[in-house]
Amino acid sequence: MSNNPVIRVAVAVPLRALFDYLPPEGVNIGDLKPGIRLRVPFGRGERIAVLVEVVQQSEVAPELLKPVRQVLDESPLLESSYIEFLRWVAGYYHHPSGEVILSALPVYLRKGEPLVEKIEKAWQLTESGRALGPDQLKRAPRQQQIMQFMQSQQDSVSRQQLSENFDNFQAPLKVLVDKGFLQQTEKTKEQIPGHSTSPPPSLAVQQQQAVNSVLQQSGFQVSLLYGVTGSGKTEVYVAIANEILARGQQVMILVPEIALTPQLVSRIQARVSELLVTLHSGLSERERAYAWQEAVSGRARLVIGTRSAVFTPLLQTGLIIVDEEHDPSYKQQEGFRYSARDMAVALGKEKNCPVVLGSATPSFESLQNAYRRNYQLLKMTERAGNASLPSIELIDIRSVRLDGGFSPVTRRLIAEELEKDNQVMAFLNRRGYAPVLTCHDCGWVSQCHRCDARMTLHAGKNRLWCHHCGHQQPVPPKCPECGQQNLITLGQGTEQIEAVLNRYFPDASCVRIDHDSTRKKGSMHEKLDAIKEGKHQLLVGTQMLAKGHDFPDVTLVVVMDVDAGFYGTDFRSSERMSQLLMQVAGRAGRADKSGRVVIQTRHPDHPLLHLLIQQGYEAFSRQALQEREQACFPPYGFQVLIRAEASQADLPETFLEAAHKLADKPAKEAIDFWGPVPAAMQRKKGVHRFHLLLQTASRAGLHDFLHQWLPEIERLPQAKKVRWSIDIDPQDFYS
DNA sequence: AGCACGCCGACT
DNA sequence: GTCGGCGTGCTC
Repeated sequence: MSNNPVIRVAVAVPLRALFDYLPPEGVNIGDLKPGIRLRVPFGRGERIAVLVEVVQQSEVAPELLKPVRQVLDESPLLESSYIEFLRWVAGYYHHPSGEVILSALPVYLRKGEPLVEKIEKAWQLTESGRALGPDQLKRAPRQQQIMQFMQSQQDSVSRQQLSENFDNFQAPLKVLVDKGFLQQTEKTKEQIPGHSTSPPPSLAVQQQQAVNSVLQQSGFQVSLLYGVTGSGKTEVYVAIANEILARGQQVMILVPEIALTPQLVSRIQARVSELLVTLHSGLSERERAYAWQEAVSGRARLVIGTRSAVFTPLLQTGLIIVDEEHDPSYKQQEGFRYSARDMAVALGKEKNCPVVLGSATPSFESLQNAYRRNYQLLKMTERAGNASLPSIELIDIRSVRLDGGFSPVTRRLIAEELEKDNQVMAFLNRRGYAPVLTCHDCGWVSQCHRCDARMTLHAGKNRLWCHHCGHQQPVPPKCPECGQQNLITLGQGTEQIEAVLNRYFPDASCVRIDHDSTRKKGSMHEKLDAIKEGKHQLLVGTQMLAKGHDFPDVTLVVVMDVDAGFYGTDFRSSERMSQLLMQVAGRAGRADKSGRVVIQTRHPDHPLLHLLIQQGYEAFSRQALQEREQACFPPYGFQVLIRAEASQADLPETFLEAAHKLADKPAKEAIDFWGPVPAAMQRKKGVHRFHLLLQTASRAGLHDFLHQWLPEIERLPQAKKVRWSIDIDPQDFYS
């Protein structure tokens, strides 16, 4: 126990504690403000810490306290109130608060680097470069031109400026640097404000109503913008954002993956005239830090970013928009398993500002909040230009002989559409040629030796490939078990669908869009452009095809296999599949061409599937929510998943059993414990995995229990022998 | 998570 | 005889 004031800091370690330090030599403790970074001795090494608070006395014995080594910032990077918010987040997810607090800083700053002032590579004249006469370098005209340009400039010259004035400047530039006439330097990157040129488009009645409904409210209010594909959600976002910007506040827009939504960014940029930054994984560490600083300082007024951007501590948060709020990528699936959508709502509450969740297929959680009037439901049912939503039909493939995955009816429909010069899209969420290779004689299957899964046959590469651990091997020429040359494939992947379509329709051009066919940078764009230019009549793809891109000339969408997704293992399977179906369907047809979606299924009489198709997503969601309520599944109950894994088969189960036993009696009455049960894929990458699921009707009771239980689990001797983690509000039971 | 200490197998 | 395997203990 120390009676002098000490500094309490957060360090990015997986320990549920903050750490106390003495002020550095010669520094007055009162001058140290929460939110600054410090370099502190930690264990045998050194860590970067964030000052959380100054406390009057420490629980730690004074002789154990060490002084801070270095103060890294003059002014705080995080406000005290924001640090408190992060501590609340850490408590909610039962994740070590040090890691959560540090996660609000970009990696570059987390490493203790100074704030980024200059960001762009640039070149400037050296002394000998300045002295260079105009007639020199006559035998190298390209170099001469560049030198003359450099000498005409006041300041250093960036790559951007060079590329505006010269083609292929790289080689001569390098020579000039080598000759000592130029040297590399850095300059501040010019920030380009949005370039709103055209007047805002006039909004449709429903769009304007949605905008008004959000803006009428003051303070915290969550609005669920439920707008069908093509209803113009982006224009609604922009209109609301512009009003908030005009009020002098900042706007945060979260998107699932920037790589998949470049159009969204450019469309917003074209309609906003204030400084905008993007935060996504394509940036370098320094670029990211720079964008972060612009946002935190308030210079950038609008921030568009992926999941982690939700923890950007904007100076004046006035609006938070979550686009495609149902998208599973908002949930981090490892380490600190937060939901950026849920944290956006929590942040809106903290900042007392409106939150807009937008989707054509909202998550059932959000819909239920809207039905219960916790959220304001804003529906947009009209598509721009009077386009109608495509009709959806089921094709019964029970007792039908499929050829390459297609029923005869499906084939006929495709042929008819091709005759009319329309495009057809075949959708199958399984890449590769076939999900299993098997021996017709002895029954050998292409089992992965590290996972409880079959290796997928990739015909193009002629390899077997496990999609779960990445293991690859050549396709065996004969059965590894019995030696017979009677290996056959079962089922289809997109590669096979492409081959089958080429066989059926040799005169049509077929293009495949999946992870394998678009691996090369830019090839996705090339393919999408070629499709829009009408160079292909047949498109085959996985969910990559379903997200974000419109194909106005596609009039028929074939969903090859809905059953695996719809009747999958976890209670969210049908929600996910219905969202995907709606997204895929939304790709087809536009104003002048109506679209048609056909779904091949072996369960054509399933009531939920019928409801979805005949009455739409909302009716489906209401029915599915009722079923969830009966089972007490989320959003009617709250779940926590404890995962454990180890290479030794029995350890995860033993650990979870011990953890279960630790739970005290009252908790066991209020909380349902399911398990330990083997994970959906019990062995993955050679590691054995078990789950223990907790479910309860009361979130408050659950959190209280966890706060008491988790430290006890941590102390279990078995806990050290397994890798275990806690997942609050788990989304995916498979991974 | 790191990082070091610590006690048992195949190598210069 | 050592280099190094990863078990386990600790971090104000």
